[in-house]
Amino acid sequence: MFVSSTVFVMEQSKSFRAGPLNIRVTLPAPGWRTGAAGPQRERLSVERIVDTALDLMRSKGYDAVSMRAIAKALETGPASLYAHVANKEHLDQLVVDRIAQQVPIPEPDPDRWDEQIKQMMRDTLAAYRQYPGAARATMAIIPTELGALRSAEGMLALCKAGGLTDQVAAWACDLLSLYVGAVAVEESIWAERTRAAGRAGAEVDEQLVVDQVRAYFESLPADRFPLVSAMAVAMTTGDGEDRFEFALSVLLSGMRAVSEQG
Amino acid sequence: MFVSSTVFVMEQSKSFRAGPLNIRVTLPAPGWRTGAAGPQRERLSVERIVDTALDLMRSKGYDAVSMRAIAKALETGPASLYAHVANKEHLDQLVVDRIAQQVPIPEPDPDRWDEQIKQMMRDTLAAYRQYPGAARATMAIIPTELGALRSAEGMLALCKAGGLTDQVAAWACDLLSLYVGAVAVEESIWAERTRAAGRAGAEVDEQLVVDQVRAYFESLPADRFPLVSAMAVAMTTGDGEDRFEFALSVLLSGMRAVSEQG
DNA sequence: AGGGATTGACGAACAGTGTTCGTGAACGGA
DNA sequence: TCCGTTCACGAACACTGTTCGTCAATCCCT
Repeated sequence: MFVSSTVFVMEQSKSFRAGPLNIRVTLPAPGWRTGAAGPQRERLSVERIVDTALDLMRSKGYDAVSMRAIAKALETGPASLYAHVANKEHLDQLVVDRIAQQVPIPEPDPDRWDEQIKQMMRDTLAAYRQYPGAARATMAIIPTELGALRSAEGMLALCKAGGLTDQVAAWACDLLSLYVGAVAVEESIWAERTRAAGRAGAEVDEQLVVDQVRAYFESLPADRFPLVSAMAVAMTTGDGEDRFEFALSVLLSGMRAVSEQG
Repeated sequence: MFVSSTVFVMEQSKSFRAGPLNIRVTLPAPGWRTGAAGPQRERLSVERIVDTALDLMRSKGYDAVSMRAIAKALETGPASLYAHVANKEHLDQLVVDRIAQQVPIPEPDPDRWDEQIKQMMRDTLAAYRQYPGAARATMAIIPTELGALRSAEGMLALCKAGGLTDQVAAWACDLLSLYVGAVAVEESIWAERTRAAGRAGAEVDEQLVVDQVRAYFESLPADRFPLVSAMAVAMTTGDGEDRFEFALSVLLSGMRAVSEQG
């Protein structure tokens, strides 16, 4: 499935980095060699590169995905990749965009638009979780690629179904995607640590870490940190899911409130 | 000014990495050599290392802060740093914590607690902005160092002044610091790109980029992206400040709402 | 005061990283 | 059939974080 379409091409194929800020858009796939049998080795393409990057990421984590590792998996050298991808940053954006395409876009229902937005957020987080570390590339993206545009369009539709102002809807989409990206990044860093600790030997008991932190908070001197020590339990209660759901409630309540009060 | 205090020491100094997840706490400064005149070259210390890291970061950006660069600025080799700092990740945490110590903690006033929280968030963002890229290390921190604890304590105090539930207050602090960290990271990535573009020649006109993106959104096919193309103006309106203020309003309205409805 | 042990400093090296250059071969169009 | 474009790729460059082994300076103890 080709991502390319002349509609999305702002810059011409000769130069990946036309704009001063390197805002990149997917290139048209190399048009020639449409039919006929392939050569001995299957041709390299953006799709194949992104595919193997995703595979590696899913099985070995973000840090294992280097240009060399991708090239090796494709049985070639790292230099070959640069004919199809501008650089690693560009590849990361393509990877993220491909992931974004996985999340389903619901048909807006004015009666439960907020629940639908929450579900989209949950789905997005779930998609990121499949590829630990990919989210690190999300945060600096202006949605110009297909996947991000699709998400933005879906989110905007839900916001409008909820009767939000245009301005609130637009900024809220920004805020929501920034937040879900941040959560994914945070989780991926912890996952990476657990992975590293696992490689180094000792198993990691998550509950044990939580208990340790709680005990530490409680042990703090009450004269300097009265609240942290007193609220140690509240601060260490709940797993990632609980906190995520809490944040979703806060964000959606807030969006409604701000939209109403203008 | 020493950060160390036996209160904060969970692990003993012999090993930086005791816990399976490498949750590190500042070590007690080397106690020996309390008085007497120094040798020819001033002794290395955690403080001096963090100081030069901050200097480098402020003047040349995060990517310029490598162990080698820090060592060079201190007129020594990279290996010398590892006697005082476990690794780069640890150093990053110390740097972030030092930055966090710069933000002022207000005296809680129940009449304007929400405005006080907003101000703390603004101050935190401003502090991060001084050191582009430092925020990249924030996101995976459990507040166990002095600076982070101080912030958490201040935030909790303001939340309690606003009458929030313990649970809401605790989770909200988490959410708020995650968000402000995410904004700082996002900005730093853009700043890095601008920096890189500047190094490569062409000046970057921010307004021009915005105009370009807006034009691109408007040019999208209305049958596939009706909302994005129609709301192009709303989506590209407002600078970072406007969006940040919007997010603060959303977050605080949401916190109030969630706390009231239980 | 002298000797031994501790400990910070540090040069060199290792295993990686992203990226570029120049060569060589395969292919489509004329 | 030949030309010129286009992709593949080996080698190398300039980095990165980190570790090892050594050296000299310092403190403590006798």
